[in-house]
Amino acid sequence: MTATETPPVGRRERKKQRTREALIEAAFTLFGEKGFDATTVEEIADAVDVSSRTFFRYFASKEDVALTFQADLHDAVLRSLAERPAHEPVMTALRRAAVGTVLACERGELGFDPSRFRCLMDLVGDSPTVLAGSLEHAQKKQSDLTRAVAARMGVDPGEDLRPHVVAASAVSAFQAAGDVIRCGVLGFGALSEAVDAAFALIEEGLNFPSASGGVSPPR
Amino acid sequence: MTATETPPVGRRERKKQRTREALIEAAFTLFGEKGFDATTVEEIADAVDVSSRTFFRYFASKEDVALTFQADLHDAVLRSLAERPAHEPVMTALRRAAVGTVLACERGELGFDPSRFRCLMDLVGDSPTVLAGSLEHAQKKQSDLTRAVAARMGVDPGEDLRPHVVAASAVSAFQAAGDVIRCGVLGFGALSEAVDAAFALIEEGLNFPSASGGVSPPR
DNA sequence: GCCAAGCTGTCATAGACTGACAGATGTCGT
DNA sequence: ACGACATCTGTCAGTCTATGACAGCTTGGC
Repeated sequence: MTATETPPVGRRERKKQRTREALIEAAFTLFGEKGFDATTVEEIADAVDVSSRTFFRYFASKEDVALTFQADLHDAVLRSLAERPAHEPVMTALRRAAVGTVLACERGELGFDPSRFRCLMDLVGDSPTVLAGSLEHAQKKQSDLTRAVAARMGVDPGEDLRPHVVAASAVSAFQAAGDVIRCGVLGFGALSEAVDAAFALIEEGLNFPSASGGVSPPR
Repeated sequence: MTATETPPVGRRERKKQRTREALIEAAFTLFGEKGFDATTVEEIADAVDVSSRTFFRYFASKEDVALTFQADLHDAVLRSLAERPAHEPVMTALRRAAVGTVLACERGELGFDPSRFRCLMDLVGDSPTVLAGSLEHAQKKQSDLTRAVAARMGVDPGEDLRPHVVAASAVSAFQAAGDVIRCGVLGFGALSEAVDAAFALIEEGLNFPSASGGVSPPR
């Protein structure tokens, strides 16, 4: 969260919120300077002038502070999905929700900070620890997504395989897009474009032939 | 790998292999008894009568020992994919390679130990740490898969988004299948069946309508 | 049998994370 | 304003994962 203006009632709540935000800010700054692994929890805590014990009262782990942003992003996608018109096929609705959210993120809308977004992408790309945490978190969120998709399809996720596959594929579209951006290849300038293209491919079905055109069978 | 009968040349090599296998065996036993987190590296090492320092000379981390099996499985899928006839569409080839490998695993063929396979699935389901490691490892292997798929399609993974999406979708089929099995729902008795069904759905394209009134699931 | 190379154990260390306790600070009723 | 209470925080002590350094033992080649 970067700017949610829900004024907490008491001074204590406000202070807590400030401390939390300061810790995130300091963490991202240090991660950007020295990298994730080279940054210690103590350094982050010192930068905000709290004890490292206190850090762990705000975040369950060092990864956790890096993934707050990703958590917000996922929530935004879920919220956006709920607002898509009911006549859209599930995969289309998912694609528009995902692309819209990523676009908003890139443009700094909805209270998202684009520079922090970029920093997160670098962290995920550079640090295996953060990558693992990111995937784990995505996996957890995937079950929420499965339920949302099942509800939209009007089926029971306990009896139908399809919502599971749809949710998993949506997540994999994100992964493939991130993959492509990280490799720096192709003409995709922004993540939103790559996400859109990946979703489109999945929607259409992945019936690609092996060894393009009329290649003579070797053997 | 559980039983690869390639006798290493020297006694030293054989001893190393035995130590490694013993560590895996002890680890899986302890994980099964006490769970992943409650088992310490020292306990595993003690069970084989080596120092914990030695443990880390065989495995990079505690997760690593749990994921050796998964690594073997992934390698087997890649090898199986290479052997699929060239006329099969990529996704079909991938599906048959995946299902065939999982089936072999469930039947205890190819040197795979079914009980260890089950233990791994439980570990992944129960311990977030192992889950994160498993996903991270899968992500790494996904880039290998992307290259293999690109080669099979005869395209450059640096210019074409499709192999990335295909590989990511294949991995997501596995995830969805594991998801479904772990939830214990549906009529899928074994992972291989769920994997097959998930691949089939993706191949056909995920064009499902949203909550249309009175449509019943096919099959 | 000897020597170099490779394994292993021991010691020391850093860093992530947790439980327990005491002191500081905010909140609320009166 | 003042005291009772809840909550937050720092300090301390401790566990566990993981790594570097060094010394001693085992193995393989000669």
